[in-house]
Amino acid sequence: MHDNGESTIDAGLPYRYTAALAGEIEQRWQDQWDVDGTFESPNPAGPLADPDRLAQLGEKLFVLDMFPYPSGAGLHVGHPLGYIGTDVYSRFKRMTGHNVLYSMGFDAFGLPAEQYAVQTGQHPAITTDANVANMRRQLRRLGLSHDRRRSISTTDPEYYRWTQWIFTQIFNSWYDSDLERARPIDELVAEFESGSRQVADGRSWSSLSEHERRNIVDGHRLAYVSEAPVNWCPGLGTVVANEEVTSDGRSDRGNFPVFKRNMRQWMMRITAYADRLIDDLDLLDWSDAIKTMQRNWIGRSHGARVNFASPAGDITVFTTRPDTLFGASFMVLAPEHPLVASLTSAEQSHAVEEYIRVAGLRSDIDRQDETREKSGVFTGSYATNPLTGDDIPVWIADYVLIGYGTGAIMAVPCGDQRDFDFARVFDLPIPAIQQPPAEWFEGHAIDPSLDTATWPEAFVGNAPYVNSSNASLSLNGVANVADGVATTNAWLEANGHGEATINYKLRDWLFSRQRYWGEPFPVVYDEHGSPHTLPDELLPVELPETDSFSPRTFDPDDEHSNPESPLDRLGDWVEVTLDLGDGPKAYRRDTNVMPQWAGSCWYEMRYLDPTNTEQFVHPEVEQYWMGPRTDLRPDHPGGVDLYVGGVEHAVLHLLYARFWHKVLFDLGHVSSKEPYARLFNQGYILANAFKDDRGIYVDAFNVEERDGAFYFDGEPVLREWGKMGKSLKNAVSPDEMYDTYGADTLRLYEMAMGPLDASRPWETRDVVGMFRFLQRLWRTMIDESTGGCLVNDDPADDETLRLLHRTIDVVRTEMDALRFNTAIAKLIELNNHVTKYVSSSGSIPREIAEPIVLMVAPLVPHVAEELWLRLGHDETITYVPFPHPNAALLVDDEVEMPVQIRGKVRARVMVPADADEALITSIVLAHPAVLAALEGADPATLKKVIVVPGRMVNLVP
RNA sequence: GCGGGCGUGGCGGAACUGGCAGACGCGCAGGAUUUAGGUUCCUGUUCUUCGGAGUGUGGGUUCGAGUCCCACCGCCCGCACCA
Repeated sequence: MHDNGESTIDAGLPYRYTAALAGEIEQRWQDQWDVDGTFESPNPAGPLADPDRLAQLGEKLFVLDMFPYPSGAGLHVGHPLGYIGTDVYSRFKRMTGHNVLYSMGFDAFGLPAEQYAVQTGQHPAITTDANVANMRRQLRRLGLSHDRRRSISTTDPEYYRWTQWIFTQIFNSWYDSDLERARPIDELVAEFESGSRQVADGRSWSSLSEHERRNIVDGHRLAYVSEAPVNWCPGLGTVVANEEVTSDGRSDRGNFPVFKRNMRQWMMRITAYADRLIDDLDLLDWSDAIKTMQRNWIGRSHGARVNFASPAGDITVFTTRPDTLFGASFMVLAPEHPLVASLTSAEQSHAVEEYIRVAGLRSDIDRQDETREKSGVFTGSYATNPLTGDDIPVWIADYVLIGYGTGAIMAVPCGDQRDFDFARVFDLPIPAIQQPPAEWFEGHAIDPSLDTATWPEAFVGNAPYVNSSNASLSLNGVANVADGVATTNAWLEANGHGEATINYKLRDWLFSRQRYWGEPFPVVYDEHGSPHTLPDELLPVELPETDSFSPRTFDPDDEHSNPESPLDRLGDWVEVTLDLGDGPKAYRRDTNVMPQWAGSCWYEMRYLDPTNTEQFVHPEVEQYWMGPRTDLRPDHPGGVDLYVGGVEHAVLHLLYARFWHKVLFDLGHVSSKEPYARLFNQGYILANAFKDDRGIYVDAFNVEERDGAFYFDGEPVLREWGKMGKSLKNAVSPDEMYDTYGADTLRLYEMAMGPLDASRPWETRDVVGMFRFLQRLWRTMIDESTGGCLVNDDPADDETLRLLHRTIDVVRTEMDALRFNTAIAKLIELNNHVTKYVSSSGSIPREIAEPIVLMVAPLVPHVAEELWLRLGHDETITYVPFPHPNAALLVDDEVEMPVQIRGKVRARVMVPADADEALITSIVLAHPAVLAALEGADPATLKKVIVVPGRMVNLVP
């Protein structure tokens, strides 16, 4: 272990910046900040209102970290990377005149907390509280400038009261697709009653029973109960959302198998918002990568729905290429398609049943293996191609998915590779309907021909149509797909065979979980089984106390097990008598809990007004912190000014939270239409992990390196990269860093090791570099043997002053752009210069020392506060204005210009900084070093002289 | 397969709209302090046969390319029979 110069104290330097001194300074200032409430930011209204203070501060800025989950293992040094970034930024912005809202709460409900509780036998409330307390301690020790009054936990009934309230708002709303927004459900009922809106099946509203009306209304709600295929995960004992299932058909948490099952569950009608969730991405300052992920997940595709007549009734397909209908030579249904049974002929029934049975056995990952040869079975029935009038065979095959589109396709083998492959395997006809260009044939080394038997693959793209006409429609001669699609769609609609439509991959959000540790639903069921939300005054519905919080889990592969919610067992809690307006009646509580994502769908707004007992957030407060910044740009959607977090929530939290926010916006509860205006994806801290020859991870801290190879206990081990964590046995705790160097050094190292958005490997041995920097910084201002301050009021020399102001200029720019690594490099350079100055003169001019302390303050706030104090100030450095560069000192009289000959630097010449091209040319061409470099070539006969003032000169002889 | 990103010293990484490649830090080497080691400080540190060469490879545009264009190789991420 390091001893950090403990002996240097013995050697007579009691005031050196050591880990011990750093620790003392840091904890003293952390206490002081708490006592003074240094980071408390004022609101314009509500319980935290302080209009006077607000008026003193400048423009508002809301900086947010992604809601952390309080893990039982405590933090490792990888966790706070983003937090340090937001803290440095927040502190910088306070010094540049902003009212910064910066806090942190805990997303403490959820599966891991419950699993941890089950493991330890402790109630999740107890373990969660302990974990939150430990995390608060570790974060406080980092010196994060959070407004502690605004810290929240999703598990606090005062918080989830509002989560439940928002649920009731969503439940009591419907989506008006004409107005393209959510509206209160009462307005829908009123429209039905007045007759301005018709019931879908044409019956009159007044003829319906109360129960029938109720079902119709419930079918419009944005939160609704439905019997639908869901993801059942026996290993977790709960259902999970589509977004929580990995591409290999397993659960995101725990990696258990997930099975598709029909079950009655709560759903959120996120699909109603599909278009706005895609379109409003354009308003967001997010990375293209994340936007693309959301677009892909929502999966909007434009096409047509087409009906094919069959003996079992119309088979509806979705296609993005209605223009290729003339080439549809067969149809394929998913094995699970509801019409399969009635389409199957007697002769084919055995084969079809067998195929369905085998397809059902196959796992999703198996079915998705593209390299597998196409399989399928003929049903024995034929459908009619509405354009050609031909009877075409109907097959079933597992390459058609029941969950996408209509679960049925028209197969156009000449224009779709999958259909082409299928047709080849089963020897089905492949009529050509486009004339591929000559290059396509050349590319495949075949002669141009419409005989598809010669084609190696389907042709996809723009090309003139052939064989594409009937009595009333002809595409022949049309040369591009867009025109073909438009013409065909018009024909389909005019002739009643289909219509243009938009299809989405996005499904509604499965919202209930059969667990204990989550928000209870504020819902009871009446004697008909209809759900009712509880009125506001009955919120929160508190999670009932119980010792049997453990959910029933099953053999992970037991597909036919059934979920059992822990709350189901609490009969006294479930059966309840309430007066919901019709007098006291018996109701049954909903025994599901909400998914972990519920609490994080709106938490940023509770930071704004955490103690408001009347509203989830005061409208004026929301408007102040999150309202649209139309002063910045006219289409600004509002929301958090800077949101920092990892990419892993691209289609989970970030999609759900946008959806909830839009509902709240539609209902008039918030002024912003998006929750997060700007998103910054931080990288991860990676660490070496080592595996022995059994493939088991070994303690990374006891691995020795010899000659480029690695050994554990004398045995060779293999090195690999991984995210830091307990499972890889490579986690470094921040506590170790606090003890060895102090929090300021840790902060500085994490910010200096690379750009914030890049992942980078942790190297404990590199940390010392930043510690040395702080030690040198301290030494330039504090006498290490006496503790005296070395600052004097003499003027600084010109060189140092110029370097200082160039540094200020760069550091301001870099910090504003979150490029802390380069800001730190400039500060080190400046300090290295000052160090030499101080070691020769024994003192430092105040006009140099103070700006340096101010510039490092956002990065290393504790040592900066301490130096600021020792420089004679008695106010916190937090709100002292960040230095401005003196423009006059940024320009030099003379600059060195490189002189290139044919692009290679051959000489350097000093020229006046404001010299124009002609002057530079004359100086350069007369300079002896240049003449020497020209090796006798005559300056007057140069082919080319390029002069970029202030940059370089390039000569071409 | 489709989409996106990235390849710079022994290592992490700098290099603004094309204009001095390798800032800053680690490590390493030498030196100072020290009984010694460690700590701390100072100097040096891309490679080199000392001519030069050099930003994954090959080509191109340009007076000039890490930066722009084309092809390829490698790594990472997302999606994946999405009709």
